Amino acid sequence: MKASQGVEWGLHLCMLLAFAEPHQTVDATSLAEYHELPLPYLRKILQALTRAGVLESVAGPTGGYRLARSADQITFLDIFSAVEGDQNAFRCTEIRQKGPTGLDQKCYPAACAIAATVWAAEQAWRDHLAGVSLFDITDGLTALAPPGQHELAITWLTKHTRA
Amino acid sequence: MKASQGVEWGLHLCMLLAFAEPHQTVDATSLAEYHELPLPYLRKILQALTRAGVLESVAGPTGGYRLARSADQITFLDIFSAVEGDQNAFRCTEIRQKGPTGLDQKCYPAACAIAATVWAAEQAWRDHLAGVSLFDITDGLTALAPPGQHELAITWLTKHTRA
DNA sequence: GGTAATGTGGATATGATATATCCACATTAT
DNA sequence: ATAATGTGGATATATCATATCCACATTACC
Ligand code: SF4
Ligand code: SF4
Repeated sequence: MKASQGVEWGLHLCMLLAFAEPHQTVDATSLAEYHELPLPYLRKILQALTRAGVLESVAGPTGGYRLARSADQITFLDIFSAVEGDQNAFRCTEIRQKGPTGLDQKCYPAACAIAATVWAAEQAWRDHLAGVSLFDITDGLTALAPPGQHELAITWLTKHTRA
Repeated sequence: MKASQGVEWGLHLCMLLAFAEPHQTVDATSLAEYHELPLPYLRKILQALTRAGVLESVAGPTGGYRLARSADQITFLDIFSAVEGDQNAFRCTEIRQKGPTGLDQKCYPAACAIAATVWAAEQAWRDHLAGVSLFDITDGLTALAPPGQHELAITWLTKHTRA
């Protein structure tokens, strides 16, 4: 089981944008350079985040991306779902209905105990991700002493944000 | 993010074997027929479960597979890890070290807060899977009235188990 | 001891999916 | 009008899951 690479990208992108001033945007080219990511594919991730309502896009010469709402209102689950979709990792193919002991389909009104257990575990995982917001992380970073990498990020932002 | 098909197979295989008497074995061909699965690939799953110590294999004409320990000692996590491996779903490629604000590698002694958060969520998922054993499921099934599909499974087992 | 039935492991083929790229078009500041 | 940007679709490539095959080891039975 593997999460797509775009999840890491999405989390970092949103973290960076969380340090920018509200309403200011950063264009895709600058974001790609910041993380040394392939621009064409990065655009796909940005579009997915926009469609999911995590980011806002602004077209035009001074356009770019910004958070769609405040950092404390964006959870890790929001970003994960935006990039990965919200399908369950465990997909049931109903093999219990196959083979010599298979019964008619109407005998299976609900998910079995096996699937219920695995899906409950996935829910526990989602609950954990939903409990952490971008603000929780940025707040933890800025509280650290001495100043770390995020200071460099903020300095970089002053040169790549637009009104 | 998708879990491999083999997880569903592995869970069902172990569930079925949990209904068999201890020490009795079921051969791979019968297991494949029971679930209508492709025999050659099913063997791979069985071998993975054996390597992981979930199943025991017996060679020879009356050989086959059986649980390596009692059903209450085999958790869903055991089966999942056996089939999927124990790598994290979220893989960090350290993109924070890249780009204009990247620092020397020795500046990153530990995982960042982003990775720590995601991995903690995965741990919550594992904890849940580790909390459910095969016995928990079979016990729940046999307690149900009226008798369900597992009765058919037990009958089938009487014809396909070996000493 | 010979034979047949079974499991094991490696190599390999196939298919699905993630990753990456490109292009025609819509939007908007200047 | 122009240029810079984001959007969406189509497509190529790489990677991995799925599926298959074969030579060999093990063991019950004759
Ligand atoms: S019995 Fe459960 S796990 Fe198996 S195929 Fe049906 S729903 Fe899925
Ligand atoms: S900052 Fe965190 S998530 Fe990003 S690459 Fe480093 S460890 Fe991974």
